[in-house]
Amino acid sequence: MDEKKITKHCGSCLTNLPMFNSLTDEQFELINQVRCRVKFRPGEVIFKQGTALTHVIVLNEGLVKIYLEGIDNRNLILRFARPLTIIGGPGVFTDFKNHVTTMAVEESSACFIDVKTLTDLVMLNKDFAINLLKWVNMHTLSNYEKFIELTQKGMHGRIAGALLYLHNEVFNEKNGEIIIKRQDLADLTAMSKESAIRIIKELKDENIISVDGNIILLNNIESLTNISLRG
Amino acid sequence: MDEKKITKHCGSCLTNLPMFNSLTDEQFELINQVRCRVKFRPGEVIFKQGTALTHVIVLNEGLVKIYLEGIDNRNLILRFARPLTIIGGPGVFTDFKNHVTTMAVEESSACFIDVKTLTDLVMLNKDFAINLLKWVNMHTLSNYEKFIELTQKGMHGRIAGALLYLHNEVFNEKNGEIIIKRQDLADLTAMSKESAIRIIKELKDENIISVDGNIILLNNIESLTNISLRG
DNA sequence: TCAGTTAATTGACTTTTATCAATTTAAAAT
DNA sequence: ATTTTAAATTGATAAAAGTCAATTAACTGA
Repeated sequence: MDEKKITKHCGSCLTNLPMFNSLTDEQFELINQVRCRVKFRPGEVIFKQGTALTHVIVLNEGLVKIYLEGIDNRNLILRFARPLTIIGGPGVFTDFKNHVTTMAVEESSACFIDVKTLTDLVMLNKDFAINLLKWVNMHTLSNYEKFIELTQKGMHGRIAGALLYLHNEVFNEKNGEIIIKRQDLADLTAMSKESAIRIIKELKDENIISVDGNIILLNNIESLTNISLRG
Repeated sequence: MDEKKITKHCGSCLTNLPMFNSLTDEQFELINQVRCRVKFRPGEVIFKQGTALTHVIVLNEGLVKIYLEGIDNRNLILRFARPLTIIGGPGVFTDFKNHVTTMAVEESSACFIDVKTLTDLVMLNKDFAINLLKWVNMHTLSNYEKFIELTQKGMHGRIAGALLYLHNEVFNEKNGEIIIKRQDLADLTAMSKESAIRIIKELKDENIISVDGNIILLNNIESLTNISLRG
């Protein structure tokens, strides 16, 4: 490795990350020296629930899903993540275990940063500490919304909500396409695959969405919003 | 107020809090000067979801419930809290709004600390920052368990899990009594009050628990554990 | 291209859970 | 003690959601 001199850039990765804005060149160099970039193909596990949490990643390219492995092989997808975000988990600073599984959905690449370095940065840089607290609390906010979504809405509302989430926060593409497997949609909304299929079909029959295999287009966002709100 | 000189103790409150162990006398004094103790009667709201988050509290005495106000006046209880814990919320460091409601269940008292002081302490003391991150992540861990609990277990499993939670983590009393309203039990397990009542009755009929009004005794913890695990 | 595997679909059926309405009981206030 | 109010209970019913089994379609690797 003769890139020890590279500062504030490695590919398009770390510099663009708001989280790291507060770091000095010297502090940034700490990350730069330990980081280690790896590629993953769709379906490959990046972090496995239950294993030791030794690193966090900054996702560079691709798309990953972050999910809880629950009872009887049922999964609950907490969220999808796109570049450029830090992906760690609540094991950081606590028991240093992975409490979620992170899996590549599209071909992805990520830089690994060991938690020791992350801890050092929190100790060295007050603003980074606050940013990290902010980051964690923002996720807690999302989790709170998800609690209501999953426990107080019927299946139609949950699917509508999930589609809007995917459209607005995961697949921000010009063509508006969402690409997702039925099972993932079920895991995202805590229902059976068959139920997810049936509701997708209903929405398609009502022309609220268009479906072509795993590609979904939202034709009527207003209607979906209403369904999502009604529950 | 002529208690500016009091350091490291105010009642039994702040010194006993592991979170504050890392503070220097000087830093502790910052809290001590701004804190402000208030009593609450059962049913009184301490923080109301939707309002500005200007303070966090350290609970001194009593019992509070922390819940999300969801759809159609339905609440979801996230957790109960006993002394001596900090109660804030994910609005700290983000949008500084309350995203949960905190209500006294028993007569309670709490010291208010403004978020500015809390922020100063994070900036002043690295260990306090790490402790706070740890605290927040521990709650995320609990939330993850709750996701599985609520989305992958049937009503019997949820009630059993809730009773074990109340027994082990909320009412650690020698007599083993749990005191809770049916509605709160329903709000804790995301089901209707009627369903909660029916399951409590079943458990009573099978002698797994004893019930006298709002007082519940766990007669067979092993059995409850099995029910909780089975889902 | 073809076999082999995985994902998606569908219908029938069962189970789970909520809702509604009517009482009954318990708790608080005067 | 008595009125008033809130909480708990019960049964009947409907709605929601899962399961199972059988196909069909789509995708993958020789």
